[in-house]
Amino acid sequence: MKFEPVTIKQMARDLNLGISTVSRALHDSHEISEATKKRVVDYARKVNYIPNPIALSLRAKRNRSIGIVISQFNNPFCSQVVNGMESAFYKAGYQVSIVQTSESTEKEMKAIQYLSSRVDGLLVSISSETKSTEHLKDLYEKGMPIVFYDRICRDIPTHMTLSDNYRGAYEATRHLIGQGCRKIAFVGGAATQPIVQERRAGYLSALEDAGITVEDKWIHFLPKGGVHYVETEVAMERLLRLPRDKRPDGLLTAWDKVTADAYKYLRRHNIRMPEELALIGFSNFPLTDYVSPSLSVVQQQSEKLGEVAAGQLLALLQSKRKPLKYQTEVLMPEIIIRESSLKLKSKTEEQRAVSKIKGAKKR
Amino acid sequence: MKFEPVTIKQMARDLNLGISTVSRALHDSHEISEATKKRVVDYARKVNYIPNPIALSLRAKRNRSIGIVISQFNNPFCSQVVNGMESAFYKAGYQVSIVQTSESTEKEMKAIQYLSSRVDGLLVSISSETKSTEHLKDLYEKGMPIVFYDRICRDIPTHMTLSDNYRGAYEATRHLIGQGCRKIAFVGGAATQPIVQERRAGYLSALEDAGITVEDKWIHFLPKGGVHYVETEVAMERLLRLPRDKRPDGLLTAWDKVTADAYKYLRRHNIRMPEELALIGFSNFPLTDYVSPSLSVVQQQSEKLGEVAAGQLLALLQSKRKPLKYQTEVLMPEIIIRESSLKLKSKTEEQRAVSKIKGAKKR
DNA sequence: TTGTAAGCGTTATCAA
DNA sequence: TTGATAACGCTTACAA
Repeated sequence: MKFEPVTIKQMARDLNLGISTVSRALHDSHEISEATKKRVVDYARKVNYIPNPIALSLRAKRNRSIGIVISQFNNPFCSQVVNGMESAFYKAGYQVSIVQTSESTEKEMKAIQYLSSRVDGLLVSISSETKSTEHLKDLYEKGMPIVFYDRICRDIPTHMTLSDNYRGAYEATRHLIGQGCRKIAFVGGAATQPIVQERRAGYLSALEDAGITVEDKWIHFLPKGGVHYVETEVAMERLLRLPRDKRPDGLLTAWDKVTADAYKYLRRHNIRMPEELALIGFSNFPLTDYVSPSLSVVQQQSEKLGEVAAGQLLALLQSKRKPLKYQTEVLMPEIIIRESSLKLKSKTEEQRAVSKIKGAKKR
Repeated sequence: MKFEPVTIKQMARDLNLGISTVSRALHDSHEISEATKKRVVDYARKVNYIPNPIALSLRAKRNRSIGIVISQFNNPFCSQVVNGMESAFYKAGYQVSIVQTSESTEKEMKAIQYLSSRVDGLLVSISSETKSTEHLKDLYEKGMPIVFYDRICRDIPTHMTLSDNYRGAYEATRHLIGQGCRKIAFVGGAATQPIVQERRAGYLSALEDAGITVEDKWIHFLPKGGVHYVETEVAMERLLRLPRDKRPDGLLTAWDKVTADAYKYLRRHNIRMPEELALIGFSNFPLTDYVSPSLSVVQQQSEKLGEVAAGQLLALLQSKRKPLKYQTEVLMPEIIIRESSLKLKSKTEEQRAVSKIKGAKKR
């Protein structure tokens, strides 16, 4: 089965007109008589003529569309981001074409190659597996407007929008400390991910500032980034099997899926939150406020992030040449404290808990 | 800023070769000397030549890519479906380009026009606002392989894959009846949606078969399909303000977002489930098993649905002409009973509850 | 007012 | 073994 659309050439033959006459009539050119115009337009409607966008693109070297490279489609954070982008571009009259990399470098390269020349610009979030960014660098050097969002790429000088992962993790950890936790664990996604590293850095700083010494065994990364439940399960088992004095009383999960899976694990094994383990995690999942115990989260401004990144790309699309200065927009995630990490009721209790730690830095 | 890729023509000039020589060398043609081949290939690699997919498409009238038209990106059911499709097409060597219609007919038409000629086939789920399907019908008649999934279009004879919405709603309603509910309400998405209508039909049949007379006031549709919380809120308020003897004791929600919002409403207003109102709803949201009370759902086989639809489209792409017979694949959703609708502990209790209704049909 | 032809980047046919 | 040329569908400068 193959698509065989009506072309201008075909219509010209049918109507006994020149190709350019038909083209101009369809564009309502003033140099075509009303009679011919009507004849052409009516006929075009009758046969349901659709201009071939491929041919238009080839000629105009302009597509009026942009591409979004997304890691995991099936991830609320990602889809919220895309929603923000979509609405911004829709307003600007651009079509949006989305491709998924599923965290695979190979898919990412294919996707980018696929989109090159098909779109006027690219919004990219690097897949976690990706090491080299030569494919993107080269495209960028040839003038393709690219904006990075969320998982940025420092090698390529361009606009980017991301969350303040460091501070999100820092504040979440501080909150756990404030709740009296002293043995705070960290379960991230893939160790290779810069954003996971930043989150770990925030976590470490918060502990350091509070004068808490970190145990290596409290920190876990997940080889495949936590796509499957079993990865988180293994990490949780390792944490909870530590000897009593090392066993964590607080946990920061640094990846949406990992947060959900850690929560599931704790519920399945009847480990009470926050009494046995206080949990807070990065998450943009819906319904986290209705699970029981309700889940404390570091929630990114996902739609906003999408909108801001979209604005940056639109700016690149409109500017004649590469800008001299690039912006990096950083959005602060929201720390939402709920039952899963709330041990102490009052602020004063909290202050007392923190002040008990010796060697804590003042902020 | 504009993308200016390296072309064959440019390379030909640079290397002092003919255009076709370069093209053939890149395709490893036997009629090109090894020396020239190497020269060309090396140079192409050096300048990072990427063949222009637009030009290839225009020439070959073949894109090795398919388009997915999706209603709401930010909907777990949809993203799960797309995941299923994506992996199927990836295996078959197709690129997948996804566009979102946000339930708007205008966007849908633009999206389809955008994809026409850019892709070799289309997987379409009609947006809820859409009345006329002329734009699709015409495309299909010109030979574009189209497969409908989830929200199908009966006017166009082609393959389709969908859930058994009727039976899903029927069984869910039967379950509520089995739990002793007699005043069972129904909150759907948009009334115009065929799949919502089917769900209502299943709901009605189950009540009828049980000999229960339905009140009109128990049935609500949401003008915008329930995209915003407030729509569900209004419907819930209407239901719960009914006089005591008419006030429902059971509720079937027939749309993922509506289910989540109805649940939120009940929790926010401290209405106990299942005691005051037993809730079961269509939903593919994650975490429904961990909310409290845990949420009973009619869960569609979303990934499977995507895979099956993808298989159908691949079949169309491979066949020479329009097939004489079209398949309609129907997948049974899973009814998952959890706390929000579970009033009776044992099967026998349940049987007793049902047999109390007089005039109930035997099944 | 209408038609012819060139060109966008590519491949395929034909000729050299 | 290589190169010129036509064609894919469209727009546009130029010619009629």
